[in-house]
Amino acid sequence: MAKDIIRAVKGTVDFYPEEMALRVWLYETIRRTSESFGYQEYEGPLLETLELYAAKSGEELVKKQSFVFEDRGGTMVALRPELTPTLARMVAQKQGGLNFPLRWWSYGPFWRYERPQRGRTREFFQWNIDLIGADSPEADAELAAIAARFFQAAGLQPSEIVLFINSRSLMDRELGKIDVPPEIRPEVFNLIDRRDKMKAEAWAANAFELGLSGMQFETLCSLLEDGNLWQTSEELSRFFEAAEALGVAEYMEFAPYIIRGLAYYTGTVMEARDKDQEFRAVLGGGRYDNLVGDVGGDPIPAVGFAMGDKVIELVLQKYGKLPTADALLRPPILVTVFNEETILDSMRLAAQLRQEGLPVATYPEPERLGKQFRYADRLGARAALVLGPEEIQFGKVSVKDLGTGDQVTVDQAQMAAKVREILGLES
RNA sequence: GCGAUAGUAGCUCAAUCGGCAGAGCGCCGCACUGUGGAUGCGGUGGUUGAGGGUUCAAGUCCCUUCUAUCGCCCCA
Repeated sequence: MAKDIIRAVKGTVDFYPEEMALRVWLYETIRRTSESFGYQEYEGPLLETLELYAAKSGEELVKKQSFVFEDRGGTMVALRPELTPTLARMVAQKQGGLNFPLRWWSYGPFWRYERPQRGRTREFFQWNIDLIGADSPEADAELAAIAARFFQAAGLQPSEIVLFINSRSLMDRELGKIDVPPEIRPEVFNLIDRRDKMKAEAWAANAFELGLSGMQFETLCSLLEDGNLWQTSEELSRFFEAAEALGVAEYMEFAPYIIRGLAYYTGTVMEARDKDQEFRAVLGGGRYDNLVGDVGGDPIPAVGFAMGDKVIELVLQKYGKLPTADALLRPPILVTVFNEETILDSMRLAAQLRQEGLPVATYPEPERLGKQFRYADRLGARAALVLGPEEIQFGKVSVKDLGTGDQVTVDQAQMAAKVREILGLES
């Protein structure tokens, strides 16, 4: 590797054309899914004041995992580590002038100052989608259905990805029933969330340190194994009925041990994982009814989720659902340049084809035709045109189908139709 | 922020105990100066991530550092 190339910033990502094609594909799939449910695209600033995040984001996120700096005017700003506080701010700012319920989605870059690992970089893209101003279980189910329909649109089957569903209010009630004091419930939630990551003994020891009795602990364990617990909850019963009606219930599974780390979730929580849980969560979200109030607006119920670009790509790759760059790139057709005398003729011909709506590149200088054809081939071009002295003399042009190798010489008036035929387009 | 493993040509990798840095693919050229892919032949390929140390001798051993990967932490 060349030694004198200045390195990219750690954890950032280069999008070469192949990767960019994939990013655009992901964006398009997200956009189509979001719009099919009637959601509108929006975007916030990439920089926010640190104060905004101090309002509600986790301590760890703001203090340790954000790119923070002082601007020239002395304001502490952060490269946004998440979008939800921005969304809450935007809603609070225009609260009186918005048409609730809002259905908004966004896809853009975020930054977290973390240790890069598989499925995690410091700069990444994230899909955020939220329904603001409704607090029904049916609204929650709509968000879950959007996630499921996205998986479907990306080609993932229910046998390959699962959307786990739980309710913090249900779990809160259950903890109340066994007299777990409200003060320690956030810590118990945190413990539940970490169950899969810890050894059983260590997990139990942790539970007793929090002050759970032996009986409370046992009840908690059986709760977490109870796949039918949702039936005792009216909201979750309605949620799953709605999911059924939305036609995507097969992607969902009740999971009492899913809590999500984020402190601001208040009701339903959801988390998608690949079926054998090889990777970290693909997406996470839930109901957060206090957030807009926390940034100074009137309290308003909301539900939403966020999905990063890295883990979904790993999952799609694992199941062979990631489109290849070949399938996504849209190469131009190539007009070759025969020699110095004819280069302007080639450029005029290319201009004419562009007027016809075709994507066209000319070779930028005279060069052996073999080299120009090889270039076209490597571009993935489907057709190449040759305009040599013989063609020019008779007002013709040679059109070669690079897939079949067939070449015909036609009047220039017919060339666009011929190219369309090769590309398989309607004339 | 903590612990561990790795880094050799554009890519994938090899190099015995510390003893001449190699192969395949790719790339370039020629066969084939009005035509890509296939084939054959020839060629280009490196400060062994970087810096320092030990040694007659370092890709190999030691230290530092960077990057990637795995785990911890965290996951909005």
